[in-house]
Amino acid sequence: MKVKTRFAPSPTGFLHIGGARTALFSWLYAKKCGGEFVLRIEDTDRERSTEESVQAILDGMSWLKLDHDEGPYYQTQRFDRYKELVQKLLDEGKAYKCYCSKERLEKLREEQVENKSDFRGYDGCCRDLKEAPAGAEDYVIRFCNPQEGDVVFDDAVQGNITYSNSQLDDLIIARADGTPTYNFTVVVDDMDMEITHVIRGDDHLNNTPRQINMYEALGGQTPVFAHVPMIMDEGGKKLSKRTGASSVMFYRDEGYLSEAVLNYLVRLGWSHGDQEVFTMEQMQELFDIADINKSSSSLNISKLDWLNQEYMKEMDSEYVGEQLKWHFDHAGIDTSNGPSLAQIVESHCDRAKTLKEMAAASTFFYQDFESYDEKAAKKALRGVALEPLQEVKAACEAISDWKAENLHQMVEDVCTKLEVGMGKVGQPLRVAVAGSGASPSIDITLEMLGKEKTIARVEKAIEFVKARMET
RNA sequence: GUCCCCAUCGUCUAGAGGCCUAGGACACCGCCCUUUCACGGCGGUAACAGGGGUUCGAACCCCCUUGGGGAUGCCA
Repeated sequence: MKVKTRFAPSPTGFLHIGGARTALFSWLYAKKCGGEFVLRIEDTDRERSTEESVQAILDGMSWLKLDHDEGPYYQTQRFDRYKELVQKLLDEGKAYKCYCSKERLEKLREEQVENKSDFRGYDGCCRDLKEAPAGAEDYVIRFCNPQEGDVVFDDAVQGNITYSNSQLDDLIIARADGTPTYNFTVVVDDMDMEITHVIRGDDHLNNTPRQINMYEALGGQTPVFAHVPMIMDEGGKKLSKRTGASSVMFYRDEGYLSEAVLNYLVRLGWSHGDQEVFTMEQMQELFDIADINKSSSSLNISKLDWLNQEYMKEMDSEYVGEQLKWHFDHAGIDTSNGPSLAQIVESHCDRAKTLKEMAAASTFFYQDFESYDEKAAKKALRGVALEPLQEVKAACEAISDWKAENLHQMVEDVCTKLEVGMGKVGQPLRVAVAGSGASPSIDITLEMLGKEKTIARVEKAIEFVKARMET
């Protein structure tokens, strides 16, 4: 049978980093098996589902390049199908109408807590009702969960799991307004869409026995279940929607390459020996559900930083440059006049962990800066720098072929002429053109900046030094 | 309360009874390289949650404790 996996988020917020990982696992497994990956939007809760969230999820998936072979399906467009199957269960006596009021249910819950009852859930009050009680109008539909025996299943990640049916109550499959609920719709959809492997967060582990009972009631075959552990924040606590790092888009905004994020995520809860860096091809080939860890893992941004830099160094600089442009554009910086983005990537990939940092560190190529980095100016743009800067300016004006090797020679010549070391010339020059003490090697920096801007900035620095000497 | 799941360096993990005086990676700390910032190279600190079993032998198997997570919704 053809392997088919799915990612089925509910559109109640952005694409969560944990969701992204289960999506990645599902996607990888489908690819590995030559199967298909389905995207399904679980929007049965109309109160909380929003159009913006659907878009946010779609955007997140496309940023990660996790493309789907089928879908996106929307559960709100499949209500007829759910109704049909609810009716079928009703007809077969596998589901029933429950007229209990919310108040009664609330009271029941309170009593169970008070009595420290071992069982918490619906008491089956309406299960054997022959007809509607007098005066009762609203009703929900509940599934007749088997009352005896155990549900045993072999989870591909968690291993053998056993639940006692006595612990499971008759869950609601259709609300008073007739709309179906999650636990029912997943089963119907996974059956209809012929999903063979359900890879999802282990917060769904508890739903699985109920769902298996419904598969049986509907005459469907259960898929393989693989419940992957949750992802915790850096402190080992549950990721809240409020922590920025829980949204996939946070990573794009902070300057991570989607490839690095994927590589980071695949190693969270999964491993292949000691290997840390994987190409997409390797991931697809090597990934296996059997190698997923059972325990939850915490986010570690500094490891992502490292991976991101590895990717910035290894990937095609034209490509990385395109991603870098997004950050310049985002910051409102025009990069049309100055070095190519690929040049920036090549000269800065050793100096930045993220694209955002890279953009910040190379903005001076495209924009004049207002002021110098205070510390760097204090150290490098002192009176002793005046003569070297003046010499450099004169030497620059005399260069006709503005190439790194000539510029390197020029700096050396100035050093020789003034009988000083590299630091005495190079560093003031660097601060003069870059505005700070950090940049690629000085010859490359000058070449990329261009003759005109270099001379203008050296002049400006000379004025700065003079002004400073007067005070 | 009850049910289910989990437990190796700070973090991600290797480890499927002897190969483990527990390996790798990130981070951290040294040293080297270096005209800046970095990169790079070399080295170092650092873990089997605790207690009982089983076994000739346990990080690996079993039980208990502790700690974490999840469920117990007319949310998904």
